[in-house]
Amino acid sequence: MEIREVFALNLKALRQAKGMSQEELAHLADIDRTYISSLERSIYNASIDVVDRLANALEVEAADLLKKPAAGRKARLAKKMALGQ
Amino acid sequence: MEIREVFALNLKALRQAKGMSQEELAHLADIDRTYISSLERSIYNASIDVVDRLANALEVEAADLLKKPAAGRKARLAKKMALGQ
DNA sequence: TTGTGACTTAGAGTCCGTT
DNA sequence: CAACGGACTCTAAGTCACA
Repeated sequence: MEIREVFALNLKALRQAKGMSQEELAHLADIDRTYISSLERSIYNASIDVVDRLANALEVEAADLLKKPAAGRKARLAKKMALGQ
Repeated sequence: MEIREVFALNLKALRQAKGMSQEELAHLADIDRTYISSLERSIYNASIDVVDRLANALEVEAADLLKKPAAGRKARLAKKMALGQ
């Protein structure tokens, strides 16, 4: 799975979780409306600056937008083990 | 603190932690040595594709390279609480 | 081993639309 | 409200010579 797809999915999921339209998010992050649409369809490799601005608008960490969606029991265990390091 | 600085610091720190030279990392990630040098000096806003390639070469998650360096006891507690969600 | 300037080009990012 | 197109600008991406 390409990193841009991970980012696209996280972006769309988080935006919808906040009940925001692409246009509202675009305005908050000061990014073009059509560009956000493109990002959610994995058209472009966003720069980390854009990732950061979107993260701020969505009130999350920039790193959260690049995290691979790993849910379930196994993933939680892996997370716990990562902490133990 | 700009996101590109966070990235630059994480990149340099992780690379040195692995005992790698810029040239070695460049070869592993298939990126030019001088470009890695530029990234470590916060010259560019890297794309998430580059971040991902460097993360793979350093054997970490792409998200880890964008994490703000928050070490110490307080940070670990915060991490634990984040897990509790 | 790394920093830096000069350079080219591919693609990120913007702005106008229509469907 | 979102997908999608064309045309544009600017910067990241990538290479090289040299300190």
